[in-house]
Amino acid sequence: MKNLTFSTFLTSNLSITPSDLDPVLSKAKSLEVRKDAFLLQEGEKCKYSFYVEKGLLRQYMLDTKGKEHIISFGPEGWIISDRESVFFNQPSKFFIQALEDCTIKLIDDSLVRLISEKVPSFVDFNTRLLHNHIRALQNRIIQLMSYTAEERYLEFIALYPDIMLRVPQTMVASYLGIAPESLSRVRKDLANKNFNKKHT
Amino acid sequence: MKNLTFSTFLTSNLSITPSDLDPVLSKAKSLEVRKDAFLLQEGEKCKYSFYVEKGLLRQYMLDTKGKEHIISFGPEGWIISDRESVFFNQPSKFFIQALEDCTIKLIDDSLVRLISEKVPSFVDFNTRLLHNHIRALQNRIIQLMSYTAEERYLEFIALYPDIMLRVPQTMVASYLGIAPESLSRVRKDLANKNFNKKHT
DNA sequence: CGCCGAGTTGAACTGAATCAAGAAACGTGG
DNA sequence: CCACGTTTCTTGATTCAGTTCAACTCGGCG
Repeated sequence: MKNLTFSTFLTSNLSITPSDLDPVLSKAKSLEVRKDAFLLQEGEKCKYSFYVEKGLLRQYMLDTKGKEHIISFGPEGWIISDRESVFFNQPSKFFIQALEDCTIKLIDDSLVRLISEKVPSFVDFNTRLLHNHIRALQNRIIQLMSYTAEERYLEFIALYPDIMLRVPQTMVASYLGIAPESLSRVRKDLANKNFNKKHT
Repeated sequence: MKNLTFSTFLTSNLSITPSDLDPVLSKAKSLEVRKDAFLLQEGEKCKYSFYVEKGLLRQYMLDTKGKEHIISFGPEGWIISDRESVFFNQPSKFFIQALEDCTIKLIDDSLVRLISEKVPSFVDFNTRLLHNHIRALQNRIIQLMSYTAEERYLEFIALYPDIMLRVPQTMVASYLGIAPESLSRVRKDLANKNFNKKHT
């Protein structure tokens, strides 16, 4: 299983060497959590952004009927957070849960300030991360509004190539906004299409 | 019709007086556009955020079948932008169009820098705007994933109380992600429910 | 007056949800 | 290493929310 340390993540995006950065990062809080553990629950205030070094997170919400809707997955190298809750210091609508044993770096304002002192360009990098987040949300909206279940599934595989292999299909269905049975049928149809393509 | 100047917008959110701010804002580019004019078209790079002083904008995209999907409306006091396109300097997937005659302030990096020099807290305010945007996108996703057409319509009225009165119903339907006929039926059902409530 | 776009209504259709049952895969303990 | 129970996945039948297509109404406006 991959392991993308926070240090590698930063040094490959900023012009700083690991040896310069690591003294600062040693002060960053880390977390080892087991599968199924919660990093955030509905109603709590989200205090951190979670950088996933190892493992896999999911962020999801419950609707009024108690149904789960997965907002995003966070495999290695991704940051998961409820930025709304962090920034406005409000109770979160989301759960963030480990789907595998995870190693997580906790990012908060004090860490951001610490890194920024050492590497001024981190301020800009942080803004870039924020815009990446906006881009991801915007794409999600476009897909929900204008794609069929099958198209969304294909986009999903492109975005998260390995997640189908790491989580139960039910969860992918929940991300796509369709019933598990529907995802099963979508996959069956795609398999048939491919078979026909190869044998005509 | 309302008229929320950019100056008022800033002075009521930052601790600065209009007389201190206005010399700086006089350098901000303004735009008067007529109904139906485009401020951005698909494929163009979005160079500005658009602050609506007067009038009404819509941001929408076309899907592969040529169908319009309205991402957001921008009435007085709102900012409309494709931040993805601006920040990453990429061609936009969206159109931004005036639905009424509009007065628009153009916000770009140079203006942000200019204001920030005069009012340092504008940097933070700008970050707040970014997080407001994230919040709006997140709510949109939640609604698309877990709300019925009727629930989305009710949320829409709460968010944009007067827009139903200012645009053709077709556009509201497009924002909600439903067919115009469906919105008509949703409204009919709601009217019936209210009638029954009042007369039992 | 007559036209035209917007909205409504009805009827048939469709993609996906739901409900139900069975098959396959999985891990845990004996 | 197998047996068992649990979870996950598949498949079929039915239902349902919302779409599509078509006809009709209404209000404004040249």
